[in-house]
Amino acid sequence: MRYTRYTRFIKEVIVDKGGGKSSASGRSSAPELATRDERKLRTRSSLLDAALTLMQQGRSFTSLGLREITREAGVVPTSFYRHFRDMDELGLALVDDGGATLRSLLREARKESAPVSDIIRRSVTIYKEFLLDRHMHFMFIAGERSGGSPVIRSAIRNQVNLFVLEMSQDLRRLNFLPHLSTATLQMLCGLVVNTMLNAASDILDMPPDEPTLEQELLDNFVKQLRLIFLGAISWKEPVAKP
Amino acid sequence: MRYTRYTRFIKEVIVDKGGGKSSASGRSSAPELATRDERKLRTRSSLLDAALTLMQQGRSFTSLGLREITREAGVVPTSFYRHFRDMDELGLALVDDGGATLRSLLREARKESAPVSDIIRRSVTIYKEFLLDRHMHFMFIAGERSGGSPVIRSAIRNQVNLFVLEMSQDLRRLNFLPHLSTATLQMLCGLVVNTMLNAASDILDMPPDEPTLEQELLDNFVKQLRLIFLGAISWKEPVAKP
DNA sequence: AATTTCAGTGAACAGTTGTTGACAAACATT
DNA sequence: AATGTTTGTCAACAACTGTTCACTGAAATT
Repeated sequence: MRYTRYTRFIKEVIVDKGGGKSSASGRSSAPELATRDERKLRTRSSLLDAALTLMQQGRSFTSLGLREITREAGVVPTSFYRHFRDMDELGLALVDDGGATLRSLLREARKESAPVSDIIRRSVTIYKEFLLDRHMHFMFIAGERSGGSPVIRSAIRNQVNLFVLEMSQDLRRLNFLPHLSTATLQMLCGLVVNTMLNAASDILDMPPDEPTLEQELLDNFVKQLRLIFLGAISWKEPVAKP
Repeated sequence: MRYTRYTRFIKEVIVDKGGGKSSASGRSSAPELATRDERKLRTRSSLLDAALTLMQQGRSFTSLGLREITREAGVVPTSFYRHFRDMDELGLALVDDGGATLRSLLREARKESAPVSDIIRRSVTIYKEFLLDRHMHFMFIAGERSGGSPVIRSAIRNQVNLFVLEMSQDLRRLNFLPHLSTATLQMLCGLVVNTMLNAASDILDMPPDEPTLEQELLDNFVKQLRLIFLGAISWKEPVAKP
């Protein structure tokens, strides 16, 4: 048992064993999965993808069944247990992926080195692209944020809080709104993130190919953010009683 | 068939038939359900209550089953169909109830004839009382708002939009923030309502009897609203190009 | 008083669910 | 080359699901 863990660690360190075990079929046409761990990871992520795909079809995660997922993933139900103890554990994996997506959004936003004019509109554009690109993760996060099982709900809440914290630290580092206290800055970021996620729900629920409706939603989103930041600018910290 | 509908209508007009059909048991101890329609309504609402009760125990509506609900309500599964075609229809009934709750919240808020000082804090207090009083409706609305089945999701969206509209009309009538255009006022109300519902999720998810945490959440909620209204005050409508 | 209407019951159905244990074959380790 | 490890499969299970049909008894109508 301990040996196994050790060898897995080795696997992760040695990147390429130099494979090429002579197989009959050609290398390029049939992709020939190399190591065992790789294959395990592959079916694992096909399970995760199956869950997301089903949710994309309108189902909510909480209503998904184990068998349903394995069916969609193209494996036999019992295979599920080789990867997750139960549905909750799969859900938590999805939460982690969603958190990673959020974090990468933040990384992308950091590149945008602040030319202060119309920064909101441009951030929203970035956000929308992200939204459409990883719409399934956002649907999951925004959808189960206050709907799903308690375990998953609180896991999502943690990830979102982390995101809020990181965002507020970013703003501080950029010396954005320097007159705000740390607590107020975090409150602001919480408000912004909630608004973001609500907008995500709205945008992702849209019937496809309705450009005017989409534009309306986006404009509304931008207006809301403008109003929030306008409030942040004229915010006065209450003075502590002497 | 038409007769039936007619007699039902009569039932609703004639308030008291003068009942007192001589029954063995006393009037006060055993409540003796009077008319048939009343009894039907009673089990109907016991089905609705059963759904809400189960959700209170951490389940999400989408994951509830028909049998589960009838079991909780204390009737046999087949009785369900006397009241609802399927779970979606029951869900829609819950949405209606939730909408009524929202509307009554608005009615309550109207009584508070604006002494502008600290109006936000007092509104939040009203809101919190409402939240705790009808916590199950709010859990349902806030939870399934972007989680549940598409039918229910869009029904909730309608109710919430209606609420937003009504709220914006109220503000206009009170001559509150008269420099805002109607569209902006609605945008503002949408933002406020989203913030309200997010706060509802947070507050209702709290572990019970943690007064300091509760106070933190409420303070944060108040701060967010303050910031929003601060933004609304200093909002300048863009001038249309001449 | 006779008749109709109907909310709630009971038994039964076909289908699906989560979970178990034994097994095969590809892989990894010795 | 021999041995152990492990991913995925198969068959089977008890439990539960939504839905059907015929039925009962009391309330409502005639």
